[in-house]
Amino acid sequence: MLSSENTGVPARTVERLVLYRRLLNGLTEQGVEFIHSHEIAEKANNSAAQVRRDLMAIGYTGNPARGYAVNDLVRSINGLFEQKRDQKAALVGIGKLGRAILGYFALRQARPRIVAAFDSDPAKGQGEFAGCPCYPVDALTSVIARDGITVGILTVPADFAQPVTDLMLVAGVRGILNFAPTPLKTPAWAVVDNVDIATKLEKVAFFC
Amino acid sequence: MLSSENTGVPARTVERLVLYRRLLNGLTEQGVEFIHSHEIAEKANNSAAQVRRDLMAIGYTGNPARGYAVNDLVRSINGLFEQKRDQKAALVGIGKLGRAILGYFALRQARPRIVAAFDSDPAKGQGEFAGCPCYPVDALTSVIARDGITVGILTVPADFAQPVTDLMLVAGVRGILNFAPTPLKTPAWAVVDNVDIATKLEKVAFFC
DNA sequence: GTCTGATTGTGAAATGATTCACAATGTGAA
DNA sequence: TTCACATTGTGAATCATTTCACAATCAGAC
Ligand SMILES: NC(=O)c1ccc[n+]([C@@H]2O[C@H](COP(=O)([O-])OP(=O)(O)OC[C@H]3O[C@@H](n4cnc5c(N)ncnc54)[C@H](O)[C@@H]3O)[C@@H](O)[C@H]2O)c1
Ligand SMILES: NC(=O)c1ccc[n+]([C@@H]2O[C@H](COP(=O)([O-])OP(=O)(O)OC[C@H]3O[C@@H](n4cnc5c(N)ncnc54)[C@H](O)[C@@H]3O)[C@@H](O)[C@H]2O)c1
Repeated sequence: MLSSENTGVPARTVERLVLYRRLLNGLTEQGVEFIHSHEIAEKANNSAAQVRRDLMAIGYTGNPARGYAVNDLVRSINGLFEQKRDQKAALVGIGKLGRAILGYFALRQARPRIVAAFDSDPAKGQGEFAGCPCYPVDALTSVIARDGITVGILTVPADFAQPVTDLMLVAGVRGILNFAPTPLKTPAWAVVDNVDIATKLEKVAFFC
Repeated sequence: MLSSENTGVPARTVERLVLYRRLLNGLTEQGVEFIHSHEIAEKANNSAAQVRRDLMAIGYTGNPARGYAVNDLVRSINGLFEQKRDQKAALVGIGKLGRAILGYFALRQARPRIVAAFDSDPAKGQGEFAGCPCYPVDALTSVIARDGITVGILTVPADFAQPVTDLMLVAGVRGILNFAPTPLKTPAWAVVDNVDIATKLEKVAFFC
C-alpha cells in the first residue's frame, strides 16, 4: 500500500514536493527569482535539511550562493509528475462530501482531473455536477474502461466501500483515495490512501 | 507538531487504536467474545505483530489461548480517551466541506462533539446547521472561551487559515484539524494536523 | 494431572525517516 | 584576482516505526 517501488521517491517526499511547488507558485511573478532551503522550510514548517533532502530525491541541484532558481525548481517538480500528467480520476458517491470535493477540483482544474462521477441514487447519477458528468453506478465499469480512468475517489457509505472498490479495480483503476472509514482489501499492486477524518479529529483531541 | 509527549502513546498507534475500536464495535452483539491479534490485523489490513505492539502501548493484556476479550479491549481503548472525553470542538468555515463535516459528525454524535460553527458570511453565521449553532466570526473568541472549546476544525479558504488560527489559539483552542492547503504557524504547544486532500490525490496518482 | 499446540508479550533486529555536521562550492566584495 | 562567507549536497548519526523470533503462557484434550 502506497510504497515507493515506483520511482524511488518516498511517499512522504512526494507529498512535501507538492507542497513546495504550491508555496513557490506565483513567487516569480512577485519578483522572487531565487530561494534558499531555509526559506522554503520556513514556509513549509519544516527544516532546511529536510528540504534539501527532498530536492536531492528528484536530483534537483541548487547553487551554494544563490540558492534554488524558483522557476526551474517548479519545472523540476512538475517533471516528476510528467508521466502521470494526463491521468484521469473518477469519484464514486455524490453525497455531501463527494460534492464538496467535486466542486473543489472542478474549480481549480487540479490534477488528476475528475472526469466522471457515479452514484447509486438515480437522481444523482445523471446530468452533471460542477461540470463533471454523472452516471449511475451500473455504468461504472464501462465508463472507467472507456475513458481510461486510473484513479478513484471513494465517498460512498462505509458498507459500500469494498464492493465499489472491487468494481473499480476490475474496471482499470489502480489507485484509490478512500474517505470511507473502512480498510480496503485490495491486491498488492493497487495504491490506496485513506483519509479518515473522524479518526484524525479524535487524534488531535487526544493530543491536546 | 502532533508529538506524543502527552502520554507516551505514539500518534500512529492512537490512530490505529481508534480503528481497532471501530472494527470491534458490534462484534460482541454478533456473539464474538474473543479475538486474536491476527484476526484484528486481517480486518485492519496490518500485521498481527503490529496489533500486539499497539495493544502493548496501552498496557492491555490478552490471553495466550483465548486471545483478547472484545468487550474488555474496547473498554480499554476507551479508557485511553477517558480524560479527553468531554472535549468540545468548533468548526470555522461553513462552506461546502464544512457543511459536509458538520452533517457527518452531528449524525454520528462522534467525539469530540462539534458544538459551534463560525462563518464570516452573515448569511451562514446565524441560526444552526445540522443541529449545531452557527455564529459570525466576530463571536469566535467569546464563544470558544465561553463554551470551553479546545479543538478547532478549519475549513476556510487558504488565505484566512492563518488569521483564523491565530484567533482560535488566543481564544483557548489547543488543537486544530486543518483542511486548508496552508502550513499553519503555531506555537510549539499547539497540536496541528493537516488534511490536504489535493496533495493526497496527487500522491495516489503519482504512485499508480 | 500432564501434555500439546497455538498465541501472547516483548527484547532485538531491520527498516525507514529525519537531523547533524561538514567539505565543496559559487558569488559578491575588496 | 583573491578572499571570505553563507549555502549546498551528502555521508553518517540519530530517532522512529515495524517486523522478527522466541520464551512464557494458558485452555483444552487425553
Ligand atoms: N461527510 C464527512 O465529513 C465525512 C467525514 C468522515 C467520513 N466520511 C465518509 O465519507 C463517505 C461519504 O460521506 P457523506 O457524508 O458524503 O455521505 P452521503 O450519504 O452524503 O453520501 C454518500 C453517497 O453515496 C451514494 N451511494 C451509496 N451507495 C452507493 C454505491 N453503491 N455506489 C455509488 N454511490 C453510492 C449515496 O447515494 C450518496 O449520494 C462515507 O463513507 C463517510 O463515512 C464523510
Ligand atoms: N471542498 C473540498 O473538497 C476541498 C478540498 C481540498 C481542500 N479544501 C480546502 O478546504 C477549505 C474549504 O473549502 P470549501 O470547498 O468548503 O470552500 P467554500 O468556499 O465552500 O467554504 C469556505 C467558507 O469559509 C467562509 N469564510 C471565509 N473567510 C472566513 C473567515 N475569515 N472566517 C470564517 N469563515 C470564513 C466562507 O464564507 C465559506 O462559507 C479551503 O481552504 C479549501 O482549500 C477543500
